[in-house]
Amino acid sequence: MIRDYLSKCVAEAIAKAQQAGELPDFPIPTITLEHPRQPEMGDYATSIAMQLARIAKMPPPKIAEIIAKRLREVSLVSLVSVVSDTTDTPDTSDTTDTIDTTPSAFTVEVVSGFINFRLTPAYLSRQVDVILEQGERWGNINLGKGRKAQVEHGSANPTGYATIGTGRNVVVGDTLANTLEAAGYQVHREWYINDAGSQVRVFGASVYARYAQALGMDEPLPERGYQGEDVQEVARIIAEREGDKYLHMPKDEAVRALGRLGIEEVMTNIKRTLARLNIRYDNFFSEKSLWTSGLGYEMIERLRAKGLVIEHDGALWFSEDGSPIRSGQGQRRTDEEYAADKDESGQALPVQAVLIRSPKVISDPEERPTYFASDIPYMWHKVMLRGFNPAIYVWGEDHQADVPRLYAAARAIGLPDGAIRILIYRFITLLRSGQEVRMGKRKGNALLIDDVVDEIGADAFRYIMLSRSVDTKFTFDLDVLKEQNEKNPVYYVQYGHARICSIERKAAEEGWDQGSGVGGQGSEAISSPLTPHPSTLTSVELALIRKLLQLPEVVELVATTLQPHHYTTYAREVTQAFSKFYEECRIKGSPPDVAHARMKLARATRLTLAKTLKLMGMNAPERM
RNA sequence: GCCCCUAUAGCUCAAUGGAUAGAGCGCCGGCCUCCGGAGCCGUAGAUCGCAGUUCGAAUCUGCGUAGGGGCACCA
Repeated sequence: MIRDYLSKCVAEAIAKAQQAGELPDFPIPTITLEHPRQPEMGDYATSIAMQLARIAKMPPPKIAEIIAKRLREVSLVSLVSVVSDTTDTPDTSDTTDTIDTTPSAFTVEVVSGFINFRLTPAYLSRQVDVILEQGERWGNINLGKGRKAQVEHGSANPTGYATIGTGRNVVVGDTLANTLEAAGYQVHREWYINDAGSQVRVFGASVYARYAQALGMDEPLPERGYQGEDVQEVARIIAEREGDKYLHMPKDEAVRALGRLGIEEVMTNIKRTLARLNIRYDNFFSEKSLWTSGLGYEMIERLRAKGLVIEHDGALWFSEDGSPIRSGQGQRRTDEEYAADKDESGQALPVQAVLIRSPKVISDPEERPTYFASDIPYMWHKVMLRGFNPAIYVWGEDHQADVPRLYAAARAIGLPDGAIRILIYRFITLLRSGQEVRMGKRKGNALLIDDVVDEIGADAFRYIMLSRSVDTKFTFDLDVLKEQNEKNPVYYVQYGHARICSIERKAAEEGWDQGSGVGGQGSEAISSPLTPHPSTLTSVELALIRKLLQLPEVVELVATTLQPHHYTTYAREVTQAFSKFYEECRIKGSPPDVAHARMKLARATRLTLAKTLKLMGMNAPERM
């Protein structure tokens, strides 16, 4: 990336200036480059001179001048390795600040303490060919250097079909997985099946009741059972397939067996739903297996050996610093009771211990102790046994309280720092007819992903789920979305892609672009240079190229911040830049060399849009 | 009581501590003899409040205000 290259150049320039005694000795900080808001300030800028003013005891403009001067030597030496050969004359202006960095990829300018870099038209025009050469690899970076990363997402309780609540989880998780792949990681996608615990037992009993009902028996749904139609459907499917054999065995055994079968059926349905959203997994990990394999008990012993396990009333607790639990802890309390939770001096007591195992919550030794207890062997399994680093968790905000516990447990069992990374996303609010849709899986009134995808389509669904920062709780109005179907920004981007495809088809049919290979597989196009001299490129064309070149930066941004909404912003910006190009720069009817160059730019745009859409898990249609 | 998240234009949302805070929708006004008008151009319109840190704050800190979530022997 040119940005990283510039950053390195600045660091080298500072080092050289220090060697020459022009700047005092100090450790060189990380040089960050930004895109100035004002295009007249160039393509990249660094405020490093301002940051160094204090430590160097010099005024920022002076520091900037020194760096800029040394930058010339640095870039003269190493630009050749980054930029392919060129004989283009650099774009120089007459200001005394401007430094000619022949062979020039950029010019440097010092403005009130900022060091501004401007990519030259020559460099920009060459990049179109670079994009075309990279093809589908365009946008990929090597942040991961082949390391193994995991994204665990979805992971809803297998007690019903996939609801809209899970929708944001899977779309964000899948997009992050796509991103890490593009960023050079070996990515593993996993769904964690909570197939142990009391909800699963309730689910099994619910399936049993519905199964018996489907076979004409008068079996009531258990107290607090799952009332949804999905459970009825699952029970019906099982009854049709398996007959009534589960009515002829002890009920306990039947409930257990039907629970297992029910989970299988539910997961089959969920997988089908996810396939509609273009989401696949490498593995579905069973929570229960952590306990049947014995790993869970090993972990508890590991913690116990460190003195971090406390026994109290026959239950086991994890306490990060070994401090004892207090009376009342582990019970649901009111606001007032929390407020009253103070020590002798009136200081509020932190909640320190987390329940691992209790005879009250579980009587069956084959089942897992508590939800939190499973998390400990699970992260060990991810990081230490399977070597994922980072292991990323995509969790809804209802799990936020577990975040510090999980990190504490990770430290306690000795996972490397930063090996697990937890992303918390906010829940969305749904409106239908102006009313908030309240959702509960157990009550069966949850809106299913399938229903919404039926209404608005998979691409729009993914786009909406990705369009906001995961920290933002947003409102998803189904009626508006349906009404404004064609105004959804997703169609703007896809339309842009389809329009470029159309141009390419037409160009091939009508022969506007002789010899460029447009419409064919185009290997000649790659080898043929962008004929017009860079100075003939219009500002609109240059702006489009600049925007295209940001794709690797956006991939890096998403990979490091785990915030996939940046893609939607970027996709719109690229489309917008292309639309302006399309309005102002005619291809058909232009002189052959200009038409040729513009066709290449259009195709580079298509590659960029297609890649961005692919990263978002969306289709890039050739026709709409 | 404590913890986490949020507060930006009429609405929904952007903005790696930088220079003049951007889009979409909505409003108002323009643009096709021409490669796809699901488009383009233009007008109007905003950082919740008060302090602080910094050369520089929507962004960081503190105190408020408002909303959401959590602090279960539920998952």
